[in-house]
Amino acid sequence: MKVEPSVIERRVEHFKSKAHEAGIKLTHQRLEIFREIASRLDHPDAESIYHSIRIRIPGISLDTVYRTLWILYDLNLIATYGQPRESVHFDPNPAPHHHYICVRCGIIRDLSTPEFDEFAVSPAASVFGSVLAFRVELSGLCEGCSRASSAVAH
Amino acid sequence: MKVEPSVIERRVEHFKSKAHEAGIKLTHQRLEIFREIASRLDHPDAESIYHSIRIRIPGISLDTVYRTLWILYDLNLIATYGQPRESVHFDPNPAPHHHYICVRCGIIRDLSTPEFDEFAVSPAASVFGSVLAFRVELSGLCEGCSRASSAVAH
DNA sequence: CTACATGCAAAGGGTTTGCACGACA
DNA sequence: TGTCGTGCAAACCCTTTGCATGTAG
Repeated sequence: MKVEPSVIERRVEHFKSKAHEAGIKLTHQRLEIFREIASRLDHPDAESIYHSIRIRIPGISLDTVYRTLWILYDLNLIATYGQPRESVHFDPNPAPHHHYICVRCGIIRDLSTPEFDEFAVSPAASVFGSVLAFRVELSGLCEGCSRASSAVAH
Repeated sequence: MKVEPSVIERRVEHFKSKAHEAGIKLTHQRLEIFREIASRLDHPDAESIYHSIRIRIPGISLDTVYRTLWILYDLNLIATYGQPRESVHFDPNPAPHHHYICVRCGIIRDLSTPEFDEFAVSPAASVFGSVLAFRVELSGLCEGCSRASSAVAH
């Protein structure tokens, strides 16, 4: 299972036009970093991309990889899985459950919604392997932050 | 919305018996750290707990908070939200979608399961505020790792 | 009394930044 | 040619660890 070369090239062309639009220079490094992530089905971290790129551009530095990935993120060409520099949060409840997170204040609250659990056995899920756990994470503006916003609006 | 004092005390007693069982010493610091996390509905990080505890135990150090939290985790008294020291993973697909993660090798793959979309309109979800986005994360043993395990078994 | 827990400070690992040099447009 | 990007090294932040002292059992 690999990404089709034609798909990769289409993505690269998309990057080129987006970069042009944004006034971002198309350096050799940026093109290779984009080509690398566009051709992968896993979700690599910066270090993994760095090692792959080094084969083609031996002198490249890790910080250029980071800088480029955040540029691609800002251009909405890639997404992130996991937040940068986030500390571990501890949950008083050790039983499996789901969460609600406020996009503004970051508060995390427990969600007890048993109806989610029936989706754990979804056949689509087992494409890649066995399913041992299942987490749903909802995000939005919490009531407190929502009130704060509307107060400002007055 | 707060945790009932009786619930907190029941949890503290549970901790005491678990600690005794495990041969873990019940220090003042450990009891206060446990009481703090047991009485909270949010999911604090170590620093947040540290600041609350310092009011009661001014001389406590942050590393004791960390060490205690991981002990509580090992005793299955608390859980974590987010993994410790995990690096950011970059996702070539910027559109909202879901993920499958292998618990052994850590590979992350995209899941396209439209049936998950009804979670967004679940009434249980809006208890805390508006729902703007949601993520489903399935985890298990991927096919590759599963094959590797059964090979060892022969 | 003795093993284990604590506090301190320093190290670790992933990520970011300041600066001078280098290269795209 | 001028501005922006790169590589290098050092800084940063959260977290962990080594070590001497303190304390629960």
